[in-house]
Amino acid sequence: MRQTDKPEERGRIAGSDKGQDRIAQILAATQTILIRDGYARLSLRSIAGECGISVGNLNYYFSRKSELLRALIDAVWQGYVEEIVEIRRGSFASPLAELESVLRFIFQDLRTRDTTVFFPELWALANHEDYASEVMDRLYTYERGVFQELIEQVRPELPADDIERLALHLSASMEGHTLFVGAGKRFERDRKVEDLAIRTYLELVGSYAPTAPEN
Amino acid sequence: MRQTDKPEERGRIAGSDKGQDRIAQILAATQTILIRDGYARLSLRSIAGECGISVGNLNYYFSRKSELLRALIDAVWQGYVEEIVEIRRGSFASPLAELESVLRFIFQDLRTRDTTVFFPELWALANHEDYASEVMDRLYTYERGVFQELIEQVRPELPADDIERLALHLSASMEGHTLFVGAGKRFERDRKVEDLAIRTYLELVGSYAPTAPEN
DNA sequence: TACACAATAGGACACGTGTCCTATATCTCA
DNA sequence: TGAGATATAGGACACGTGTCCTATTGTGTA
Repeated sequence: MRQTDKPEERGRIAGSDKGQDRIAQILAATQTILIRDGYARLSLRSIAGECGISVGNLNYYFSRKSELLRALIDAVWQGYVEEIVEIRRGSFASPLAELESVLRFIFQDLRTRDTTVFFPELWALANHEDYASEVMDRLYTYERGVFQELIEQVRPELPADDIERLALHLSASMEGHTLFVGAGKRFERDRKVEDLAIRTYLELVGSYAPTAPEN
Repeated sequence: MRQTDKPEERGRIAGSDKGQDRIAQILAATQTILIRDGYARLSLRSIAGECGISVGNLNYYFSRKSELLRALIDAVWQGYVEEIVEIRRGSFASPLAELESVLRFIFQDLRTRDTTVFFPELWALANHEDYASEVMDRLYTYERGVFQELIEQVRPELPADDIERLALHLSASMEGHTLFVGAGKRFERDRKVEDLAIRTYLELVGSYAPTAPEN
């Protein structure tokens, strides 16, 4: 809790090879504890314990806890983006089919324990920590970008405004399901919720009419 | 941090009048700090300070921090339910109109700073604290109950299963929007997202077909 | 006016926290 | 092999935490 006058945030010195492995191990351990015990119980000592190293050594790699947290969030965000890129590398019958695949991947992802627990933690953090807020922004901006691209292929005639709003709605709506169908949640087993949601999204994208309430 | 062998949770003795006011004041202060500074910075000392009382006095009303948190969550949940009941006391042209009113209220509510910040905090807490999880369950079960009731009035022919799933989808989808249109969020000012969402929900309720993908 | 009880303050206690410092051990490469 | 960089352990430090205890003040009633 010691307050330093200059929180210089001197980044970890990533001495190659062994050092890189340690860093990866530390990040993994941090994520494990965060998911298992929650942010309140995430301490440098618990992380060091999980890794089987000393607090001093941990401090060698991350001189600030905030730095470690930052690195973790970055790593998670990168992994997420890479997975979506991977999905989209496949071939699809139509843009709508590709959209469905991405949506199904996200649904499947938010069912995993990691995502179910980690993301709400991130959402809460984002309300009080600037860095978490920035990463969240970047993450969902990217996700919306993917949606926008695909929606535009399905409905090239739609104004950009409407496409953006549709993408935002899909993103927001999907994320909300984390709280109900995520790992350990009440509706975890009910796969029909997913079907209902995705069918609704696809129909919305296919039939959305900009201004008039009826089409 | 002292670990007691018997965390007896001896409830606060609500000596009437003055005591009740204090309790209300303490809960309000707790909520203020939770929303302003986040759960990580929510300490008994900060709460006592916000109230202008001593830690000893705070301890007189809530002998455990968990007890205080529990009381706060209960109070918030009660307030939320009362507001929905209040909304529904009005008169409506149709069940669909009533549903729209409830949906609009929830959207308006999740735009307030209190809800925008408090709920993600609750979601994160629910993954690690049993009591938060229970209250969340009760809260959303109630919300879904309202939705189910209204959906059934609109579509009496639908099987109960489908009605439940529709209600769940509405609930989940709405909550997700908190992260994007809530107070201080990027799309706070874009009211058209709300219109798009609610229009989609109402059309879904009006035209949902149980099994066949096309109707 | 006394008396019981509610309300309050203040401090002690044991412990957990992030950060820092210093001394070794281990590795890498000239 | 030896020198210099990297990696590691262990402990000290100052401080924040929840909980508990005791003494004092306020308040309403017999």
